[in-house]
Amino acid sequence: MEGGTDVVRLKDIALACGVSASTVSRALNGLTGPDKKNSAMIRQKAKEMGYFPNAAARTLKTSRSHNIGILYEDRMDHEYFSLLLNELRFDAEDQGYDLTFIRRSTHTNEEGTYYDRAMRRSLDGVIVVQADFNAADVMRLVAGSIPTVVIDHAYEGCDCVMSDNRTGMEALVRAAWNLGHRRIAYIRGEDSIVTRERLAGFYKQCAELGARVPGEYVAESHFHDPAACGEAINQLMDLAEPPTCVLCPDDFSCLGALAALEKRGLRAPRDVNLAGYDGIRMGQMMHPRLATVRQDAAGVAQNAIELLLDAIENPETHRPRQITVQAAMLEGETLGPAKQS
Amino acid sequence: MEGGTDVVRLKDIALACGVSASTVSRALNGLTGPDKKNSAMIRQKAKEMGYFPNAAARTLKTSRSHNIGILYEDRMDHEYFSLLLNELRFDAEDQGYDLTFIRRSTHTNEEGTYYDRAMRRSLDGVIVVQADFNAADVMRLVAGSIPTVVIDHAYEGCDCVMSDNRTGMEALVRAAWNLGHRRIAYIRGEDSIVTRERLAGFYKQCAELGARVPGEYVAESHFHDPAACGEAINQLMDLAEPPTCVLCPDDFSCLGALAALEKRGLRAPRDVNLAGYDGIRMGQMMHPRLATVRQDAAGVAQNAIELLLDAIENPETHRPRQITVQAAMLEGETLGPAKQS
DNA sequence: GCAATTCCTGCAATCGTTTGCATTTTTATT
DNA sequence: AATAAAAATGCAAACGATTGCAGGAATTGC
Repeated sequence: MEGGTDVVRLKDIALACGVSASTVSRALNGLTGPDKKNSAMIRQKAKEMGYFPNAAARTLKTSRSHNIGILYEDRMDHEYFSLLLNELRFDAEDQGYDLTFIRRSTHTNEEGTYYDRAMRRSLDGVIVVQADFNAADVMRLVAGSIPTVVIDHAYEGCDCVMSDNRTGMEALVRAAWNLGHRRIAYIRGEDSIVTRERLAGFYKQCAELGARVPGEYVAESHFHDPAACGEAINQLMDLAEPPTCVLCPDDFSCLGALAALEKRGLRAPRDVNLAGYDGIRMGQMMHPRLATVRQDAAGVAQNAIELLLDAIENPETHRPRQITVQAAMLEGETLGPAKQS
Repeated sequence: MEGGTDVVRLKDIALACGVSASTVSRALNGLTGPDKKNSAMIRQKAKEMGYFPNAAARTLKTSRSHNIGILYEDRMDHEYFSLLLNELRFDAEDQGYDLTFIRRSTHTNEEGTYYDRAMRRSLDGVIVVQADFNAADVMRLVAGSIPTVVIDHAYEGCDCVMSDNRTGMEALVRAAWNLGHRRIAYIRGEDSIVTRERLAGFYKQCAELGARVPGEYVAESHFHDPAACGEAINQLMDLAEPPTCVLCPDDFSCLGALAALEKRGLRAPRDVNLAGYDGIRMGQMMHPRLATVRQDAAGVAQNAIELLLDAIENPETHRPRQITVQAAMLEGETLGPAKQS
């Protein structure tokens, strides 16, 4: 019943076809083609016998693994990243590459840096999805000889793909303003390029519209930390002149803000208006529906893979690029017209 | 500045130490030890020179890759699976294994079956996280010579880890009953072992408690499909004797049910009571808080990795096992006391 | 101090491919 | 039909590790 458990090697086909292993190799790889009909015969035979080239041997010889490394340090408990990873995987697989996680650092750094680990596995390229961008380990990787694309961070002279955080944020501010809000606050995530871009967009749009932004209206918090966001919004609401609209670091945190408000008897959008960021599905299903900016995970992933494959396959002509992917604002019930005050 | 971009090979160390490559190999792998101080010297030198063994060469020779394959056919847009993957990854990495996704099937099946792909990459083992368990491709993989652990499905004679869906479901039914509910309905997901287990738990517990279950009280829907779940609950509520408590396929779907109810002016738990399944964080943050069963993703992952590693490292003594991991019911506001009717 | 034993080490083959070079076969040219 | 050119093939050497086997050094026992 079992279809022969032993693996078929190149030389098995060679034997079966009465030619040498090199001929089989050439026929299969179709470079300097052996004679058409012979080549077809060999291919046919290989298929029949269920031959698949041994990846390790091929990698050893060619130093190409058709394997892309993913650097992702944290646990991935976040819908945006989860989507991103999916898209990366599907896109990479469509192009004939597999995805392997780069083992994260351990206390005893016996295994060397990320770069060492990537080299050891002969990874053709690496996508840095989430990491401590200032760590020496990560910078070594980016500086190394393996093609690398970084997502949502910008290194000088390195391929990067970012979601357009600046204009996303501007859209939120504009939407709030158009709904009559004049006291708009922003709870920012921890420092990062993403946060800075959003902050820049926030200030810029406020300035253009002439919205006054007291220092206390920009609060510090963390990404994906509902409790912290809840605290932050509490402080905002305790101000002498509390904001009428609060922009949260992300959708998930925004739920923490909602919960905190509820605890003090406040509701959105009745008492205060809210917006998140990311566009997670849950936010669009709840009531009130979350106003937010949907990040285009598929677009980011697609660009990242495109860049990386170009860097891998055309190392001569490839020039590092920094690509920005548009995000779209989603209106929602949490952000409604400002009440007259 | 760059620390020498060329890779260090075994023979470079051999050269630097004035010994042969085989001696270096033995010193580093520490099997049949070369003389202590020599060995220490070699190790020291290897570290200095930044040596890391080439995975492809080692794999080719030993046919061990220290790489575990993940079979995951769908997009992973579901918190439970996302958690599971995280945990699998961390556990595997802690044991010195990397995780690689097995490329999914394409229309043109040029690349052979999953089994072929796993063989080609010399994967040491495979974890089937999510797949069409009845597909020939998957069954071939499980039947093949690569150690395999399947999650949330049971194959005869294969290592499996399942969340305890039966008792989880029983707990929900019991909770509802204890709150006074007598008309309990269940919206089931598509057919699978998971669904069957839950269904069995549902019927069993209802029977034990003496709750009557009209045929229409078990509705069909799909996992993670809020719209479908919304439709299903609409039909339930249209019954002459609508249920007072509805158990949904999962938390995410349950939100669809909530939305559908809202559309007809009904609220939980005021008008009808609801419970989900999974224990996603979002469900615990919303209002009303979701009653549900939290699946122990970490526990499932840990058991899966343990089983797999045993199968890999002790192929002689390993015997396939089927492990069930307990799940814990979480009370929530969507499931409250039954009103007098 | 010599033989027997143990321990260390190096040689060389091997894993399954790819690929430069040399050789043979085929095709084209006159 | 003889020769030149082109095409197809095979040989053998890599790629970078591991490992059986055998020779050499060190250790032990008497």
